[in-house]
Amino acid sequence: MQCGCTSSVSPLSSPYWSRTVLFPDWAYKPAWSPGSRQVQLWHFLLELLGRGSGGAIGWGSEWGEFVIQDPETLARLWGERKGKPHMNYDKLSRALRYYYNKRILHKTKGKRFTYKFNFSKLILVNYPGFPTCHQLLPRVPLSFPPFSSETGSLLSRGAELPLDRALQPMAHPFFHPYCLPKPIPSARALQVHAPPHSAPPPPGAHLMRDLRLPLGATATVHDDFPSPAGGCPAKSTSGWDLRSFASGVKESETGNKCLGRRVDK
DNA sequence: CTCGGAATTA
DNA sequence: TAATTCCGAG
Repeated sequence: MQCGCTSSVSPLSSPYWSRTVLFPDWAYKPAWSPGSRQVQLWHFLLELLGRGSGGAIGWGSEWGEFVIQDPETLARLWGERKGKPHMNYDKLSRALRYYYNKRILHKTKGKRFTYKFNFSKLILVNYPGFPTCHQLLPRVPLSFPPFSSETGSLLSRGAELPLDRALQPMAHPFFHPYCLPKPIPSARALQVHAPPHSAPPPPGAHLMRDLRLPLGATATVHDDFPSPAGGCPAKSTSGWDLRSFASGVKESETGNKCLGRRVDK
């Protein structure tokens, strides 16, 4: 009706809507897809945050910021999930650090155990049908990846289930009250560079605004980041080849090593 | 604590 | 590819 779009096209080869925004490859992997074997750490964290689990982890004061209140417990939980009995915070944090370059996470300097999600990436990943085409998607796309549980029957070798990410609407960390929407960091960034060719503008930009979503999400790669990678892969004329980021981004930013700021303790 | 390199694993 | 493991350096 709304779109008449035969969504039965193909799982991985028909991200029309995705096409409009261009995410990196890794972003598409719904956690349990064939490509990615198991739950990814950030999925796990989001899950815990959404469930408001005990006191192992909780949201911070800023948008997307979270604090690991009990590192050891969190590590234990993560270890259980992954079947790694010897997991500890040291290792877990290493994994977290790998997210820096991938731009999934960010460290809140000066605050112990405090990190911050870079939602400008994740939002689009988890809410693909959200703000994109006003009428392209029916009305399902409001949920997370298969977080349900390891009942994981959802594996389904992913060959047949293109958009099965809609399972159960868990608590949406993104819409939480304590996540104060920032007053538009750099709005101009939204339209700085027009896509190369036939690239549609952020269709849901305004929509997102209404929904208090991270504004930069739609069209900005650099929402809060001071300076991207030392050698920004593709940001010249061809717009964003985020794909390049995902795999190409390596040890880039390394100029910011000014921590060691024990605040308390 | 936090940061990443390096080797290894699934 | 996404960690896991080990570890020296700051």
